[in-house]
Amino acid sequence: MNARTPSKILVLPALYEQVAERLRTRIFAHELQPGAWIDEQALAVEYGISRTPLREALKVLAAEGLVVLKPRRGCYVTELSEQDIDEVFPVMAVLEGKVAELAAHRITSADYARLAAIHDDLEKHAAASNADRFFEANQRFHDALQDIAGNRYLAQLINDARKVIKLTRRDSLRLEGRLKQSLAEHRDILDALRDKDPARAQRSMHDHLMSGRNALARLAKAN
Amino acid sequence: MNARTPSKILVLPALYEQVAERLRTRIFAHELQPGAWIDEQALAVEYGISRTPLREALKVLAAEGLVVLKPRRGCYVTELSEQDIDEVFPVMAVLEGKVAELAAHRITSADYARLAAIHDDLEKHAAASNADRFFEANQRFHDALQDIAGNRYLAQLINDARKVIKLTRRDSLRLEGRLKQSLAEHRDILDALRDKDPARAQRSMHDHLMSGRNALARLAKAN
DNA sequence: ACGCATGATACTGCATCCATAATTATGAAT
DNA sequence: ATTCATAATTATGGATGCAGTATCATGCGT
Repeated sequence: MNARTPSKILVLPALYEQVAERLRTRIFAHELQPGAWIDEQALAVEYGISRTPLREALKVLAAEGLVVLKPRRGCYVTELSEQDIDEVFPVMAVLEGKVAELAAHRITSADYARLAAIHDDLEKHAAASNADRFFEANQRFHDALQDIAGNRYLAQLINDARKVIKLTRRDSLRLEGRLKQSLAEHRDILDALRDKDPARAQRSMHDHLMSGRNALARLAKAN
Repeated sequence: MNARTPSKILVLPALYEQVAERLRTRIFAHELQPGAWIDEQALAVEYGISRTPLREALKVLAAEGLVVLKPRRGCYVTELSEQDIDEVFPVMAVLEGKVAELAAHRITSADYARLAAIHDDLEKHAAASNADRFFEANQRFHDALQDIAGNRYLAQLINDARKVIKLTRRDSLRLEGRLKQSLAEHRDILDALRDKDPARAQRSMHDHLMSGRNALARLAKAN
């Protein structure tokens, strides 16, 4: 059921998986922009492979929602409408909220120490107004929480949703004051976890995500 | 972003999609049992197609979690462990709960009438102890609610989760007394919707799903 | 008799090839 | 000049072929 298989370390990933990963990277880097047509032949030549594994990779990306396959008309990078974003974020908020709730139930003092260390990093990067490093530490925080929550299916859905959100070119962390605000929200979540208060952890995390969506909306207006 | 394209009615689905659908049907019918190896060649011959579209279909099913692809070792129907079920149901409960919450916000009297009609069907089939028809009406109830909630991304995740759950051979509705219990839970949800009480709708739906998981667990013990 | 090595078989994964549909370019007619 | 029809080009979707690897069977050695 889950992707991680112990023996997988030895077996190198199938070519179509490698290709999918390379394409994901290019899509997230917005080198392949939303709406852009994906030229199978050109990519096959560039990667030095045939179209077969490339097409299989595109099927995978389509399932993830990163591209859309138009029958007989080719493959295009997904364009997120404002409505799409308004649909994804509430779902993301609910899922991440559940993660926080589960984590609050299961968290140990060692887990808390790990999270607190990551939070220290967040504080440092926020103080330095380094959005990139803040983003990276933020990711680690949420990943660590998923580990503690211990629900792989939930984690998978969240990671898929995150991929979709990444299609947006906008980065809310760059918004004036958002870094500090995000930090304060993380503080809230952390405190709820310290107190092992699932309901509060759930609520804090949910609101944190919706706050992120609002920041994104403000950013859209600013542009 | 979403799969439904208006023009899709004219364009017949790609072959790999048709194949994926046929395979889904066979998997849900447990004709292809969990753990069973999927013989690409044999299926290609049976369907009168080449292995290429078949392999593409398997990639799609793998993304849905219905099969697992073991590199160089072929494709197998997913086996759900008890732990897997324990991970999927809480997520399902949270997602369906969100649907109920959103629906309670947006529901109109016409919507409510539609739901009430479906609930009447549920009552009829419960009285007749007809689990099959109850199941079908139950599906309609949840689908209608998704429509009212109006979040396609949410609906998609739920439908994917439903597919995964369908891998289980067990049917909780066949459990003694479960039909009546399920009906009562639906009654609760419906009342919350009538009162346009999002919090209560959310809670009722969440508990309804977890109650379904418990029924499944009782069924497992009975066997 | 049992375990291990070696060879045969079969399947997966990728490349190549071909048919068909879509798009673009060209030309004719109004 | 613009629009429509038609032809040429190009890209997608599917079929076929082939190389590499995993599995299974057979036989040898202990």
